[in-house]
Amino acid sequence: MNELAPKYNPADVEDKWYAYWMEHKLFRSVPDKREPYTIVIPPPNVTGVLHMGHMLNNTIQDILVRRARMEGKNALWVPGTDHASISTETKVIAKLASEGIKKTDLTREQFLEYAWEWTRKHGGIILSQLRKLGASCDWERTAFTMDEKRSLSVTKVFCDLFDKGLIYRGLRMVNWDPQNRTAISDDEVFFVEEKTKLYYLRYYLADDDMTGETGAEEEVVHRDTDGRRYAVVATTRPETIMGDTAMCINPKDPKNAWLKGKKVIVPLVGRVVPVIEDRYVEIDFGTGCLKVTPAHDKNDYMLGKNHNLESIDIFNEDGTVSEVAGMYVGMDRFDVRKKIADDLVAAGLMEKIEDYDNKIGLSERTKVPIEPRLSMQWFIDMKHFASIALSPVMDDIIKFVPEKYKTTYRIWLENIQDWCISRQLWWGHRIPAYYYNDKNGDRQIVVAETLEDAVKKARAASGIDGLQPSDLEQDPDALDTWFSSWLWPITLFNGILEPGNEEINYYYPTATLVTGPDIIFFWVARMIMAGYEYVGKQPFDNVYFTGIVRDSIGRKMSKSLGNSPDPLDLIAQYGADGVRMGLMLAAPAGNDIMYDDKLCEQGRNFCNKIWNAFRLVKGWEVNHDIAQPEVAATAVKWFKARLDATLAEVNDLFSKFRISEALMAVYRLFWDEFSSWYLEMVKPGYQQPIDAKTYKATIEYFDALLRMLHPFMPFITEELWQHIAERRDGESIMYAPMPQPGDIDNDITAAIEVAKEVITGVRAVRAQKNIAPKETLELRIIGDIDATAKPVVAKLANLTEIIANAEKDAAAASFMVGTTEFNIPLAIDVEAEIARLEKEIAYLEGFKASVEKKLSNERFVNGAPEAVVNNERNKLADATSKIAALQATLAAIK
RNA sequence: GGGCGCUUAGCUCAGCUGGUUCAGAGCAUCUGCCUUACAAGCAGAGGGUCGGGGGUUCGAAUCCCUCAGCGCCCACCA
Repeated sequence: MNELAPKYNPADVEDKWYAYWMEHKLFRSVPDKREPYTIVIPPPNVTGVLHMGHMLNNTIQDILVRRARMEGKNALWVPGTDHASISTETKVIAKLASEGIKKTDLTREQFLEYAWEWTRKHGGIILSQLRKLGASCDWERTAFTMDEKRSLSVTKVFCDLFDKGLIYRGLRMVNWDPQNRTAISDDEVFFVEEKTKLYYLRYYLADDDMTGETGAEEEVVHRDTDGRRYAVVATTRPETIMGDTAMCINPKDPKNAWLKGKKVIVPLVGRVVPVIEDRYVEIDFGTGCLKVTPAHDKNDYMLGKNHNLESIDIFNEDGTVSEVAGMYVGMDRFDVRKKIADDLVAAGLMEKIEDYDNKIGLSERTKVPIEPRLSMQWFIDMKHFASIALSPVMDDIIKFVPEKYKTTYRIWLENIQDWCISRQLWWGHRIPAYYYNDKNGDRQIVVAETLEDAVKKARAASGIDGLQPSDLEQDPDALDTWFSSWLWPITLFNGILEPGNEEINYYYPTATLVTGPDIIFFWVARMIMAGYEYVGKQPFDNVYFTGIVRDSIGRKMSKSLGNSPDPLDLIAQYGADGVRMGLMLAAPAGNDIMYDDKLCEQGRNFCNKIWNAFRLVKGWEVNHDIAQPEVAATAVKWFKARLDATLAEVNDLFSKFRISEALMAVYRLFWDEFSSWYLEMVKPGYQQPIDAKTYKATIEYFDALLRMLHPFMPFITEELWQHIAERRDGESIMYAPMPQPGDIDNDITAAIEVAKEVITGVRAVRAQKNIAPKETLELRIIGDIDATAKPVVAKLANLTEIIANAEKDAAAASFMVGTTEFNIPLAIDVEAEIARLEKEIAYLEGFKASVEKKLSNERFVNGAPEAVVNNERNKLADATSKIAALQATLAAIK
């Protein structure tokens, strides 16, 4: 009867429409008179591949952008990728290693050539995958954090901040990743629980005169069999003893008071170190004695500074023991731990070893335990930035969704640490700092955007006019990846190199940032800082935090668990629209989503429902000569009310970023109200034509529904829209205005709600009595219902006749809607009917009793608002009349 | 150790400025239907004392306290 397949086949349409959209540049945006709506993509790693997290994140962005576009805004979604310094460099090193090439054998230039080659080869895969999802990005604007504009911007900002005194270079305790041989920021360290050992080491007293305790009772003095005294230190890291330069006790610790002012001997090493006192030491932890290794522990470093201790760095960059240590040289730090423990035991210097649950810091990227290490690094002074970034979020100039992340954000800013921005890597933006020797041969530093500028600055500063470029040496370090990311919303519109240009003025601030809460500090907070510093305005008005995509039993999706489906496989299986819908069904903002293929199945099923509803409507033959049936006129009027109500609801939900609920509202409108009720109401008899008026209304409704669905399901809606709308080449549903709600007709809604209940009542009777839907019935109303509802009831319940104000027939099947009783003349099972009625009456009696109790409570009647009390009175009246009706029926049957 | 959040039907969640959206939605389940749009469907049905306990109130899923369990973030107990 018509040429459309009985099932929707996404593969037939998706690529076709994406190509059409591209061909007509429908995602393209340039500044114009319209209100802008801008989203910048959180740039995925350039060499990454699409995972479920990206799917969720980008589906949300696409929904927002497409909706804005249909609301008449100039919608722009800017795509791009991130160079991902550490991650990419790690991958390239691994690739080279597999070819037998070591990074250390290459020059910087050679290595970068390999890295670029790798980037060109794998770069952009993820962007092409996004097209499969239907992402409506303006691809002409595709950016890369290391392309020319972005790189020049990074350099300019570095120089600017340096000149402002907000960037400094200093010797600090940093988190050292011995595998990648680079410093990383505090935020790139994560902690894991590990079962380790707590080693108790003997530190003998130096120059022991075997006397001299203070004599206090609480004092704990250890003596060996020879009577020599020693202190016991508990440590998890015996391998660092070569770096010990003190032992520390709490000045208020009575049990160790005898150690005050003494010197102790570092076990095995033999170094004599002082006992210092500091309140930092916990009296009750271990023995209350702490070994101090200023070069390899943050706190010890702090102690060292306060007590002027020597700092001995005993490790090399790769975590092996250095020459300085004098022992175990060249061994790996963890091998040394085992070895040194054995040696301590052998030397009789190990008091005991206990099991211990320790938290150790790992590098986020390499998963290798970080080594606190003193080194020269570049930092940004964050106090300044924290002060400008807090209030916009707290005052909702930048709105966080969900709001709970405001607290997280505030606490982080209030405890902010300076940001270590230098990385000992090659892949990234090289730090624009240059070193040269001044007249005295002292090392000096200049920071400049170019080598030429650096030479000029160096000449001016040093007074050496003959200084040549070759006399300057650029800092070898690269910048933290996030140093380019934090400028992303600005650099995409060239707002650093060309402040105040047309694009930055038009598109910035962007509308909404969609990202995960895991990078709230790395990225979101820092973009806010950079936004205010460089544009003077917030980078975005809203931040929508997505959840983490988990599997159906709540585990994080990961490669190693193998529980992460390939998004492209899913698209092939369920269609892009089906997958998009599946993800959105379970994705309230900020909640993790429990992903299950069933969700995509539901999405696919919905596509099929839409498809088939369309097939039905498309198959109708229109006859302009027949009048519109009463039932159809009612249906048209009623659905308008439902549509208006849902449009209003969806608008409200979107304003609160409750996107999954908005989708569910449209889903129900389409499936329940439109397909199950409206289409059944207006559907002509088999092979009968439909009147023109109803047909026109139906097409209009279908059009409205497709528009409502388009942001969620772009492909199927575009495919069907071509059949519904008169479309010229180059036009698209994506520019069709989103329908807006009109005044909602509540009367018709109420009338049809009653009709639906009556129809359901009749159908239930059919189900109970095994009466086929085809078989016609007669309905008698003991009373009456709204006249507009009757034709609807007659058609959908397949009735020959509806008789109002009928006599109650005890022998008929009956049901109630509200307080009205309905009879269907049928032979009934008397026993079962009596039982049913009695059960119903018993329930109502109970209900009535509870309401009566409430109403007889004076404090309720006096205390509660009148409306509430009246409502209770109505409930009582309803229950009373229902009971009366049921009892009359019961009596008649008996 | 500190902070934030969660616990409502088998599952995923909404409702939480107390009372007509008050116990809801989708999925799943059960029963009957291959009824010419759709079995990836149609029609009907069942299912929760809103984590436990206590309090405030005429009235609590909703407010307060407390306990239990779960999750996340931050933190320098070696």
